[in-house]
Amino acid sequence: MALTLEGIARLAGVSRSTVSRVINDHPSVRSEVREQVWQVIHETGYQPHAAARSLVTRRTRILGVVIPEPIIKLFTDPFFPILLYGITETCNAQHYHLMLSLFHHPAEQDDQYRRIVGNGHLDGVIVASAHMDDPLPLRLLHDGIPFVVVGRYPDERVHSIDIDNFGGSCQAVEHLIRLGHTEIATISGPLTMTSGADRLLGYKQTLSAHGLPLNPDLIIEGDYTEGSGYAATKRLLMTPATAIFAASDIMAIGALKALHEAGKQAPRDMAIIGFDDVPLASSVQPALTTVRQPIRQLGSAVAELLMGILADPPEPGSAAHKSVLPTHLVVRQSCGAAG
Amino acid sequence: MALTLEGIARLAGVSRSTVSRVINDHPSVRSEVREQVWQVIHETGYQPHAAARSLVTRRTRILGVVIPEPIIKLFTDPFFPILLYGITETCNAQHYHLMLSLFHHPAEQDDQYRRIVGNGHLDGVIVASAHMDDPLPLRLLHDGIPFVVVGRYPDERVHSIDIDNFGGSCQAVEHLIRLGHTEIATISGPLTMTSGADRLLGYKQTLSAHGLPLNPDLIIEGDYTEGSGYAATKRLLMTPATAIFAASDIMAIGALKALHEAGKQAPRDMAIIGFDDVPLASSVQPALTTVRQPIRQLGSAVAELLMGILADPPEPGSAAHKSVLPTHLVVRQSCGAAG
DNA sequence: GTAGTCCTTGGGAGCGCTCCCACAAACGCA
DNA sequence: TGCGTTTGTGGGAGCGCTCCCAAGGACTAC
Repeated sequence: MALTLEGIARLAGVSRSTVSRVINDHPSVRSEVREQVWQVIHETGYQPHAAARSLVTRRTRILGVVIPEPIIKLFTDPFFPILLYGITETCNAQHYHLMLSLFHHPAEQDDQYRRIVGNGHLDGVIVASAHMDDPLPLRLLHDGIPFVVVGRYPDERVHSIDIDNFGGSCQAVEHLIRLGHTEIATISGPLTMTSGADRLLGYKQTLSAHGLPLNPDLIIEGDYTEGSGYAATKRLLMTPATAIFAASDIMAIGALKALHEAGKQAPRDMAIIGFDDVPLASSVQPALTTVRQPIRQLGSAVAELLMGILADPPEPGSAAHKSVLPTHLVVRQSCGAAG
Repeated sequence: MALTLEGIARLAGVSRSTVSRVINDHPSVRSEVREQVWQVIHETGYQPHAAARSLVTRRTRILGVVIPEPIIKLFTDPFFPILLYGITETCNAQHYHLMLSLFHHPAEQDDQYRRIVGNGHLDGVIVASAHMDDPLPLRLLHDGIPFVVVGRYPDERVHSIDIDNFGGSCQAVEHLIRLGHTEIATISGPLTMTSGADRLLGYKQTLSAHGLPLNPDLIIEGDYTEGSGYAATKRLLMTPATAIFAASDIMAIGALKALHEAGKQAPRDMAIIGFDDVPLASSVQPALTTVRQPIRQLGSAVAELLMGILADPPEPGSAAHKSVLPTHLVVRQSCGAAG
């Protein structure tokens, strides 16, 4: 491991510069020399020292993934693991490394931000946030650190990729309407999160588009946890609702439980549709109709976008990349349309 | 951001060396000078350049977490997210950073290993493996990289921390025996994983210790997935078993489903005990009796151990650290002892 | 045969930091 | 007062790499 460029150069009978050129794929090296040098590199297992290299190139090939504190509660939700899976997959392929930062305590956040971002460790950052008022993107913008947001962020300078929360919930609610329901309730996600707000908007607009009234009693804000789905459903059982669109599968599972306890069952007494298509969704009783979102692709796309920005920085004034990945309805038993 | 030591030195009216001493807490600096320098550092928001620093110190304050490929399938299991949570928490507190490596394809593994470990990016590695025959620890040992294994590894030179899989399953099986069961089945985890093997061993030894025979028909190997729990239970329903010890909650949930489909229910027709105490365990119907394992503490402990080794390397010949964190039984409805 | 060109190679400088040695000033002791 | 010792500070060297400039050789064109 104590091997340096100079050592390889000596072994190959060339100069330090030539070895450097070979490693960095510089064209002006004779092909015999190039092969000769590669051979020595392979034989010795030489790897350039990352710190020395990035001291001069100002690049580390490390991306940061920052998951802010409010979201961490949801970490047992499969969303983040799958997202990370997609991100690492793409990073590996392009020989980038990944630094994971979970912001635990808001009080430490400032200090942590500086440690992570200020010392040149990272080439760019993936912000896995979905809070509209997250201050992190603005700070990164101010510091000139390339970054990409997972989700939607209401600032035109911010690059982001989201899944189609709005479209997905439109599909879900439309499906319920098509099945003849008119009293359709929703258990929303937290409205401070863009996904929560967007899924609720899809619900509202679809009802309106079909001339159905919005009944405030049928709209209950949850927080993506099973408990909140359970509690909301207890209340909804006292309304005329015949169908529930839950903004997450986990909440839908809570709804199923409340139904069960009340001696009722889906879809006979209440149609249920969830959102996410977590692995569990297909194996609960009854299997959950839900909106599938391409989480892994989202991770890949976000990593790809960031690496693209690093490789070829967009012009200062140009518009930020904003895109949306499609979602689609997966019909199973809980809505009453299948087998 | 273009601020360097030299710049701070000029602003504070001292030399580069003095600023370096202040930052590194070297004692021989007059306290007035020290304060003066700190003030300039705070005002300017200066951060030492990580690459320059680690070029000379040969330290990066980055730990790697490596999750090998075979385990990735289980990534949606809350185990890894919670483990990562514990690890990051402890790393943050000690100003270490975390680099996450998921080994996706076995074919790339070799290449990936070199890229991650060979270039001096990492001070140490946490191997989140539980496979007995994982080659990674041996390779790290050979390359002299400090590392710690999460789980148990059958090599005396390898530092590791595990949770008490054996003791936990002893408790579970003993509980079933105490409730009067004599025909106790088990759905084990994969036997190539230490956790799978150890949990099965606890089952076997506890039965033997109580003079109960081992019936091979009552032992079915699963793979920690819900599907395998479901399939195993279908088979167990055709045996005299009156109780099932499932080596994971997810498999226990699969067992519950199979029971339900057969028109039976726990604990009346079959007592069920799981392992892990995942969040879902308390909210399924009936709530799952299970063995709780301190995953987050496991993460913290592992990070702590590795950082300790880095700060104060053990003598070459000294024994490796091997420890086990306690597990304990959480009694709920599914075993028939509560409510 | 000489000048101009391109191609390939070598070596100096320098990235921002830490470590070490040297030196000045302040102090203690005979 | 003179010596040695301690304390605090400054600056050179060098970590391993990339970048740039210069120089040698081969080649073409006049």
